[in-house]
Amino acid sequence: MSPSHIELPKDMPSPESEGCRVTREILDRVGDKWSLYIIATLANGTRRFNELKREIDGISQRMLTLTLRGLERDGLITRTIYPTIPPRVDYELTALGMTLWGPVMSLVKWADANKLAISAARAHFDTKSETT
Amino acid sequence: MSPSHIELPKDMPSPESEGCRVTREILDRVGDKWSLYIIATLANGTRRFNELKREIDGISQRMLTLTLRGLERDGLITRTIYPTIPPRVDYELTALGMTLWGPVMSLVKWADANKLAISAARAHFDTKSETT
DNA sequence: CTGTATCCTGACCGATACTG
DNA sequence: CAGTATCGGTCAGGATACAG
Repeated sequence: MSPSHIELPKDMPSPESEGCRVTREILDRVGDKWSLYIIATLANGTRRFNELKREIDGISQRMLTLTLRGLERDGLITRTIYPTIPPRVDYELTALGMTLWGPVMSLVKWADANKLAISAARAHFDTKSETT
Repeated sequence: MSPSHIELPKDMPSPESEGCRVTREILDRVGDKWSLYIIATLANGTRRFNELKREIDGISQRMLTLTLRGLERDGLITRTIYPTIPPRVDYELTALGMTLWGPVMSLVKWADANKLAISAARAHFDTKSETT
């Protein structure tokens, strides 16, 4: 059962290579602590700053701001300011942001489908290592 | 164009919730600095420790060891020791590890397909912010 | 060859206080 | 309401030296 038939992406030979940088940064974004939760929440519709803060349990104001800025910079969400008093800011997924949700979901589904196998593998590994 | 029809995974309500922990940890693994490169390399076939070190540009011995251990613990790769002199250790993707490659590839392909759009979005964002 | 152990730096990130 | 500024603890991870 050799896996050598699996095709590799042409732009993923080396973490330091220029062609791979953007790909690397995307994965960093998806892999970071909060981006996915923000995207997941916005997938349900437009949210205001404090709505996101309330719905995403445990996120600090600072990290919410920073993560939102990163997502906005990458063109994944839009930030709409209403110059009212008090101010109101709406965050919304862009078309690009919505297309990201598909691939992410396939990964999440994989994780969900295999979490028992992984937990079992970990338990087995940790048991074996009980020779300290 | 409301995205409210997008379906959310049931186990992703909150980063702190118990049911989400494993999913979170999977994403952490995929998102970390080196796991994907190791999986990508092993997708081409079995490799020895130093082969991996050579093929994955920039990885330190320490991080290679640590990442391999993590992947092994999660049941994604196997570690086969040949007690020869000098010692030889082969790393190989498990069946589980190979199934991970599909979802990961869809994410990598998304990143690849959209990297121009993202780079453009960043350039635009950074230009707008030139008011410091 | 395949690791482990130690030190060390910088980044991440939470808490808190302050602003328009 | 929606942020920004600052401080400080924790920790990932690189460099280096050493071991089996």
